[in-house]
Amino acid sequence: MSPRRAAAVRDGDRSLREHLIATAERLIAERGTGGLTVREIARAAGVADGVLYNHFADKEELLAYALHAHVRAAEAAAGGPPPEAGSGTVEANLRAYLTRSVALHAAILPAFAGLLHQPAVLARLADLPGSVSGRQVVRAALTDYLRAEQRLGRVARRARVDAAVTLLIGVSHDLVLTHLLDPAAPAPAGLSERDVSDLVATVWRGIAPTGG
Amino acid sequence: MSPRRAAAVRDGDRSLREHLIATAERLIAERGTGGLTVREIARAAGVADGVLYNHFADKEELLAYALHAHVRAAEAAAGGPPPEAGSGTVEANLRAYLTRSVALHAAILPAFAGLLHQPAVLARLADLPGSVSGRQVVRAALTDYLRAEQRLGRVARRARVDAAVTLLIGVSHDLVLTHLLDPAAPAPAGLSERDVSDLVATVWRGIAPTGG
DNA sequence: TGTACATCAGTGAACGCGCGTTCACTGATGTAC
DNA sequence: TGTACATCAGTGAACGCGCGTTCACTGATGTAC
Repeated sequence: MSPRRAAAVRDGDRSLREHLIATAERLIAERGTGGLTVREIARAAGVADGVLYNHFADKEELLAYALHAHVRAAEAAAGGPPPEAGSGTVEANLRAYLTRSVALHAAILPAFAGLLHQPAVLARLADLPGSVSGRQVVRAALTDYLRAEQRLGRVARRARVDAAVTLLIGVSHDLVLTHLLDPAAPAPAGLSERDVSDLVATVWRGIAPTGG
Repeated sequence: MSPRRAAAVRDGDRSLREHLIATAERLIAERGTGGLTVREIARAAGVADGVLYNHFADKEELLAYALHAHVRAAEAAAGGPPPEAGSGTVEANLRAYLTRSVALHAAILPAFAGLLHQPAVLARLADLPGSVSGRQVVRAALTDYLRAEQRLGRVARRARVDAAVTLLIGVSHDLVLTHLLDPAAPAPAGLSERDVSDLVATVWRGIAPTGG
């Protein structure tokens, strides 16, 4: 009861299902989901066109799993654990959060951009066990961090934490979208330390304790 | 030398070319560019499928003109002229700019989202005479405004104007994208006055003159 | 003024193509004897 | 141990569909006489 395996996975311990998800994930990372076809995925995976239907209900299900893996990988690639409240200075910590956020959005947004008018895939992604959007994770982490600093007295009690978070996350969207809409514009990865400092300094002045 | 006109424009003074652009513009405003077909446009316009090729080189050219019109209309709908430097208070003026920016992005971004992996249409749009991206217009206007206030001494000389502009424009991207990716999230139009106040107050504290 | 003809924008069926998906067939492996 | 058979994941040609685009034809209008 062990029929032949596909040539592409014959020498590994990875199932064909995992191989297909990993291949789709790589293609999504390289070029986003826009215009990605099942033939392209199959050819890149080195398997027959139709075999994916032995492992997934349809293309959308495969894409949902691949997107899930891509988001997870992007989170891991964004670096180690974010700064903890109370450590270093708040301003330096915010710079670290902003840098991480930009990197994460640069990896994730192009992948989601091709699905904006295919809500079915996004819905399937949301239904995956342990699913996360990546964006929500960043927002929640930054909000938790600033609230903790607020409790420590390192952020003004009257500061609008939600507003500050929206401003900082918005920067990531701005940079990535601008580059997507006009490839001649600077890439998000090209955000200089000077730019990060200026952005964070402006927000920091808006939420720092009075006289701090 | 006046062959028959299409039934759809027989009783108006609008050319078929203008009628097609206006129809495509309306469809883009209603549902964005994603999945929009030439048959859908022709049916909505009440003309034959093939007639658009008498007036445009191809679908992309029609879409470029329709997008151009859509951006222009969105700019017009965003309201009258923005506040001038020196009038009212800077904070109130920034609230007006932010509200306009969110409205404009809510109208424009869904239209562009469907074209992110079709750079050819975006390139054609950029080649149109008098073309504007809408986004650049908002950014330039806000930057000019803040620099003018800075010269008037109503914004700190050391304030990072470019950073403040990126923060405020980024908010629009954040709101619109979040809603596009998760229709259950609040619509950009639902941004409350309280939210606007909090966001602007945070940025304003970051760029206000010392002791102002 | 009336009639035959030329013009050409508009029409819509049809084309070629690429897509997601299906399914009759292949062949490597495990089992029966 | 050796041979015939059953299993079923993998294969890839083929299907149906919708897309952008084409082109032979239509018919309302202007012109010639």
